[in-house]
Amino acid sequence: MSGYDVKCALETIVGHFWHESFGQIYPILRQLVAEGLATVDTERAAGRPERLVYAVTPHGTEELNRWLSEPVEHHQRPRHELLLKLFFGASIPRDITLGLVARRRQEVEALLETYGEIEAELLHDSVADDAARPFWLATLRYGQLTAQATLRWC
Amino acid sequence: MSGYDVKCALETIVGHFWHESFGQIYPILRQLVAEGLATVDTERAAGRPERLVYAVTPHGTEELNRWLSEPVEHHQRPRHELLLKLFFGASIPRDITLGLVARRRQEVEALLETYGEIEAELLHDSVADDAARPFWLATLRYGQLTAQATLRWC
DNA sequence: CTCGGCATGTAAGTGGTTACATGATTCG
DNA sequence: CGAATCATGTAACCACTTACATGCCGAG
Repeated sequence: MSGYDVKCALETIVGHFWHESFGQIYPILRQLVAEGLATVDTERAAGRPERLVYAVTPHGTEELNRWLSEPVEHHQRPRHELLLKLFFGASIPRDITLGLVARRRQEVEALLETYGEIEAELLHDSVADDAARPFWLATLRYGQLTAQATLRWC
Repeated sequence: MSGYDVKCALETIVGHFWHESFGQIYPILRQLVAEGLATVDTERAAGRPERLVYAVTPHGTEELNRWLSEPVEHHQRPRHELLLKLFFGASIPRDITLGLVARRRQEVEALLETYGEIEAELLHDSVADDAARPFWLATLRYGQLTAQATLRWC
């Protein structure tokens, strides 16, 4: 993939649980090549800009699988703004606090809807290879369950 | 409170949904004074270190309440390492992926237990003033519901 | 001819952590 | 005596975002 492709893939496929900016992607791709974890190839096609297409090396695959097997370390430090505001809910008018929660409810309802669309795609299409599909569905299920819990909480 | 007190309060009371380091707290307290949102007072008690005790001004309270009323803007950019690893679960041995999930289950089970203890404290003690208690319980309930959802997902 | 998509990159800045420096006191 | 707690602060560093610079192409 090119760096641009990586960004698109990130946004469309794993966008609900991961993100990365160009400022991160481009320097890191270069670094991966320097470390022998990937190779680059310049692609020139008529009628489109030049692309730097990266491919993972065997060593890169090895390192990736090693990382995938490692226990999850970097738990995101908690910063839940809505809960913080709610914690001090006693000092502002009731209807404003209720408004904050109502807004969140709307957001999560919309989220659940898009999750439904993603589910339909995953189930009916032959998008992913069959080996990966159950895992993709598992990440989706996580989103659905926690979103439903948030909804009940609202 | 002193900066030290703020850190302790953060950790013990809202630690499950917010954090702040000393490197943030001390400079910001000073800044608050410069902006007229707080005042400082040096407290010297025999047999203990000098403390800088901060107090919020009327203007500070006003600003706080304004912020509390504002809609939540800064959603944490998603970075869910477990889901990302699971997404690529097809490329590593099954038992390793299952181990990652089992580990998460244990963590969340422990979390639910501590939530239970916090609930008991909130219900039986006269810890908080009565006006704040329902809001504190609401933040707790959020943690409990999403933790239970995560558990079911595991 | 402009806008949006494709494509790469960097520089400046931000937001935050970590580690360290300092020092008093209390408790085992 | 050493360790833990109370207490304040800073400097170095890191991870990351934002905004910008550049340019090509096709569609409207």
